[in-house]
Amino acid sequence: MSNIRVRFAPSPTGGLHLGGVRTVLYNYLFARQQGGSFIVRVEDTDQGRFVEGAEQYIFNCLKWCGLEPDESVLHGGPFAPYRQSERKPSYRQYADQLVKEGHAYYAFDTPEELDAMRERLKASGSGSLQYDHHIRMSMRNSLNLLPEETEKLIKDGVPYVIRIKINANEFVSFTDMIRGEMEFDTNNVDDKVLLKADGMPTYHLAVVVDDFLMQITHAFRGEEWMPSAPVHILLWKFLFGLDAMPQWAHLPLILKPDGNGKLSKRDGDRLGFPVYAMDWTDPKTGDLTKGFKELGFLPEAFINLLAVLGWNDGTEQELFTIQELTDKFSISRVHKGGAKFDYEKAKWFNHEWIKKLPVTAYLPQVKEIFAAKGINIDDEAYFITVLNLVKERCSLLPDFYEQAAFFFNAPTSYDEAAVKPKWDEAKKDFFTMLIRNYTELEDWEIETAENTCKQLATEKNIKIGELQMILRVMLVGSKMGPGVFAIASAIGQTDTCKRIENAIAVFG
RNA sequence: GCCGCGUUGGUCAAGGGGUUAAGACGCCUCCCUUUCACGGAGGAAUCACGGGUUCGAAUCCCGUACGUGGUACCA
Repeated sequence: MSNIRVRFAPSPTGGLHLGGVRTVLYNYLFARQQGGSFIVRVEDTDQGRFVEGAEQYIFNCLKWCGLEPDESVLHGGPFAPYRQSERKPSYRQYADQLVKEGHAYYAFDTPEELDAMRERLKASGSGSLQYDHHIRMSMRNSLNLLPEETEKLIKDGVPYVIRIKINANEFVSFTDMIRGEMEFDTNNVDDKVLLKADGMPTYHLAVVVDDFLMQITHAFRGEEWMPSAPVHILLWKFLFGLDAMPQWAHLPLILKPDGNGKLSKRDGDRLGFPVYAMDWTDPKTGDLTKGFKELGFLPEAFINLLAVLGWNDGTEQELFTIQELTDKFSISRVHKGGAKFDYEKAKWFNHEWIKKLPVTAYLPQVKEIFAAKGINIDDEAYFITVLNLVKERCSLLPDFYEQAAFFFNAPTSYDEAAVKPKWDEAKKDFFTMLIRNYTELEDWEIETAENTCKQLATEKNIKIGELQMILRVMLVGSKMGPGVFAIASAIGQTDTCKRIENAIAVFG
């Protein structure tokens, strides 16, 4: 194993979003390709946003996707704990070190004071509402207070935060693996809080400290993090040195299909498609949000469609196995621009994977769908032949029920509009005769069923095409499904005859 | 407002100085099948706009527009 180490750092606040899974995927592919390690670190530093069950849910999603971490809360590892709330004691010293070295300071401003400050700035027509070098000398912090005043406030238990001190008139730059050289003017960067009043680190301190402690070599994250990148770079510089810093890659966003903007759960609800990997029930409201898995997506397809949303290998290939992806993936071919999510294409991917995979790969799930509809499968071999017969007309797993239910239940109603115009005494005669002929057959293959029918048609001088359509409706109830004789062969000799008989009775 | 990032067909996208500007999804027409699907054959973009640079620009530069992200003691 190489010493390449990447990490996915979700915050357990709710369902796992498409974009999150894609970030996991890119991390995973990169790690596997480089022979490195894939770590999942839970970023639960905001106690106010903690959601019961969200963490376990995230791991369930990863498992379904087949993107198992090498190290995590669940998988353990040499850098445990992997939950930031449990690492709380380790952050403080770094914040203290920064204060001691003059790169950070104590700030005692209350939320009300901060609001007032922003109001003041807004009123004065200032272009920036940030807590930065412009205004920090007018706030209540250790830069502005006498050392003994600061000490007293701390001793008195007045709540405070530690903020990074960003110097004016400097440039911070780094190379992004996707976007190339990036440069930031520190005049536009604010004095971000590093340690909150409750003693927990903010994301900014925690990522840097943990990425260092966990020896992360490459850090992939969504592009919404780009504006705070200079803070992280500076932290690295102050704390651990730029040489130890991971390489950054800021991934493009996944956008909503209509209009613009970041794709959110709401868009899925509104437009009728899933956004989360798996079903998510909000423990507070009890609201259920449907997931890709439950709607009948195959993990292979889900991974595939996510991989090519913002990346391609430069060829025309669109269908990739996870192995092919790990072989071919390259961060440098990831797009800079966001991509709108297209549910139609997502379904196409699933359709392709349903066709591509052996039906046994998803047979258990389909079986469950049938069971839920009251059809219990006891003959698995038969089920397999049925699934193979209809797989190319199924985009989502539940489609199998619509496409194959008639293999298990004789039709109870018929598309009479299609049959009526063609139904007459001669046809009735024909099918009555057909039952007799079928009953006499010794073997029951597709060919024998077909030849017997055609032979009789020739004898009776009726066009086979018309007959086939009627036979289909007799067996299926409507004009759908695979070849008629394939159906007849599958449902069996006696059942075929019985269904024809029933239909004749209905058609009159 | 300020700062950053982005912009090739409805969507995903290849292409990065000279191409008839690939391919896929979706849509439409046709063939196959007296069903549907699969599979074929075809149809629809001059590359956001405006200036440059150049013999030549979708490709390089500068503006503008639009979009989007950030601007929290959230991640």
